[in-house]
Amino acid sequence: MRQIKHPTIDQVELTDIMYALADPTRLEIVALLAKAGRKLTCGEIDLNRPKSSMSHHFKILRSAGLVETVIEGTEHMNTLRLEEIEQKYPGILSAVIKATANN
Amino acid sequence: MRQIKHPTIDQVELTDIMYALADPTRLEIVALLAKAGRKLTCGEIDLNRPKSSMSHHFKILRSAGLVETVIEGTEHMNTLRLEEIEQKYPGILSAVIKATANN
DNA sequence: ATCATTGTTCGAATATAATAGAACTATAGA
DNA sequence: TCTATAGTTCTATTATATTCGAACAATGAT
Repeated sequence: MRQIKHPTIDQVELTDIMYALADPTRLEIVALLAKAGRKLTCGEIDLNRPKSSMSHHFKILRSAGLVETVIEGTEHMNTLRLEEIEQKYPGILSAVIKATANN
Repeated sequence: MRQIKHPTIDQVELTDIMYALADPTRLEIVALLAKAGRKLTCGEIDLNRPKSSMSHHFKILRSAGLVETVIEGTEHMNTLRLEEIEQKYPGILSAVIKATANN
């Protein structure tokens, strides 16, 4: 059961996080993951875009260190790496999530 | 004495802020402005890049609503719009500044 | 008036990113 | 084994950003 590679938290750069969150689609993915508070499959995050586009955005979220994806069967379960990011960059991600909630 | 136009705070979009902060040069400008805690001219923010490049980055910071530029004589005085941004998006900018300070 | 200073704007080159269809991979189930 | 499902990867297209030299504009000083 091959798993996807993620950056370790010390490899996560602030500008990568900012970049990942600068796209409306990705910001929405992050908001949905935060709101759900549980593992979500890519399919559950339906933003009306083709699979390949969504996959692209997930890849960027992963490489920025924001999202962790674990393969379970045919599904890819995604979670926010909230605690880790908060530890390294306190307040940023939680504030962004709060900002997206008020919409 | 013509002044530069800025977005009003209600026109400031979260993704614009994220986008503006995703560039290392711009992040550094923001960090320097925050550290200085006073109006800085573009010239005082010397990041070893040509004027036109810096001007480009300032333009994006302005249009994102992060920086306010007031013309005084031949100089353009820049400040962070920290209080306004904090009011609209609490915690984000201050957390980013804190993150840049630990480097 | 001329000149120096500060920064913007223009323009063109280069680089990076977004989008999405099609082919592919991996697993699960019949 | 064949088929369906979930996502990824490949590839090409199009759109957006970055960079920076050169020309320009506005002010202040001589």
